[in-house]
Amino acid sequence: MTGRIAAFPARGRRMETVDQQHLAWIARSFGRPDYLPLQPADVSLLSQVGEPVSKYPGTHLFKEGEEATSAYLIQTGEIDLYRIADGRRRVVARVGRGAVLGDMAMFGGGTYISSAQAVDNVRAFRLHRDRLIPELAKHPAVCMRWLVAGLRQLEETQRRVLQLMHKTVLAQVADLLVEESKDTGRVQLSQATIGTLLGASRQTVNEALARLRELKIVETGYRSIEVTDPETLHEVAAERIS
Amino acid sequence: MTGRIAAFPARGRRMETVDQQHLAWIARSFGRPDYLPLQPADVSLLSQVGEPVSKYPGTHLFKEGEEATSAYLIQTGEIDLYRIADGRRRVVARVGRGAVLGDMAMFGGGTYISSAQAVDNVRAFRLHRDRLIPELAKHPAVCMRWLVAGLRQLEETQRRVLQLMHKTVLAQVADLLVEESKDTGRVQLSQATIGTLLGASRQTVNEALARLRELKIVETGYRSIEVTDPETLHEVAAERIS
DNA sequence: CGAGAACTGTCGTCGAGGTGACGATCGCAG
DNA sequence: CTGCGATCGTCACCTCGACGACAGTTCTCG
Repeated sequence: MTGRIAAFPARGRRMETVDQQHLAWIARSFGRPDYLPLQPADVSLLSQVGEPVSKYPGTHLFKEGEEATSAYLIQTGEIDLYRIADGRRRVVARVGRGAVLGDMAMFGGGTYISSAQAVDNVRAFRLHRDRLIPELAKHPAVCMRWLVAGLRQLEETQRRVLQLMHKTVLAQVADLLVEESKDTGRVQLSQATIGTLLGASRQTVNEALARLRELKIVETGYRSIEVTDPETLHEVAAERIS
Repeated sequence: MTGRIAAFPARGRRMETVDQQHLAWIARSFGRPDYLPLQPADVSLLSQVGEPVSKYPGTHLFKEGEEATSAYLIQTGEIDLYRIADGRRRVVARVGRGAVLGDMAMFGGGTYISSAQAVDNVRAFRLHRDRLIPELAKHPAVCMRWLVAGLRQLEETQRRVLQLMHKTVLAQVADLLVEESKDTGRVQLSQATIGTLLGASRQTVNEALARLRELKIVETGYRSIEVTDPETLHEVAAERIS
């Protein structure tokens, strides 16, 4: 069910430039893994038009204004997508596994409209414009996957618009905590980072956390927030409690 | 096998259910018309999985929470995409020609996550989920067009996020005026409408317009704003003047 | 283990913008 | 012409959150 190139041994003339594990990653990562599984042939297409890249925290996949020659499919790690406006860094979105970056600029044929910087150790797959586009037309499954990945990001961003317009920072912080603590019950981010993610100041985030602490919903520490009462946190995120 | 277009006369057995003009519209409307032209076969595919619909101002294409059975391609007119939160209407986006609506929900298989209401007289093309999806996989060009349409909307929405986070209402109003007045030099919207589009109150919009009037950049009237100094308006939108 | 960097916690101040209110205008239907 | 609903122009009031400042805490690395 994963992209097993081994299933096509007869066609594997030469050793892949990309190892199997990478291909399996791609198959799992792209858009919604549960939706419309990629066929081995599709995966191998991807392997031919790009190559895996690794990035250390703080390094860039691409920067605003550069010629858009590639798009990236994120396999692991998180990326900040940001732009510089009045000499200031504005985080547009933080994205993770399964997201596709730089595709807008790539299809449009211009330059990247935002910068992409690794937050974690990031593994990604770089897809070259010139090699990709002709192939894409021949592999509808890949194209549909891509489409779904894009639509997800759109949905995410629309939710963000609503939040920004009408929710208080307290609710936004609560919402972020709900999202980020889902698995571990803990969030490992500095308050300043949370601030930039939400477009709020560090101080205000601190204040919101103080409020949540007061309500016995979270406990805060150095670069770490422990969620002790997810139920109530939900309520706060929905602004039914303040 | 209905809806063959004139380019395929030999195979055109019987009269179209969808007239030619509609097909031409589709070809022009979908995503970026200048990019990756649709082939006649692709257009005819679209004609087979959907049908044209017309909507009067104020009527809905679909509503939040309804089962997502179709997506819509807008041919002419403008649509407000909105959601209801705390009993209040929140406009997520206003979209026009070439936009595709309801696709997220359709691919995801759930219910629509927002409502779509016609602002103008709207002509759109309704595409049925069940008939579309199997076909889509066979027509990569259509799929890529769709992809491009989605990415455009994503870009638009990301710009909106930046505006909301860091721009003053004055700059946002200026920006909207720049966009909307491009062709005619005039904007025919009530101040209240501008308010909901920007997520601001009517009063604040009025105040911003008063400021612009004071700067001799616009003249305001009943449901109408005349831009007299587009140059300076640009400057204000970029927050270089306030 | 010690110093500097990064982070947290908390003030006071200030501007932007939401809300409610009210009168003045405009445009349309009768 | 007249009345009514929609729209505009402006007020006073108040809340939210940005910003600067600074002390205290935790990490990290030589």
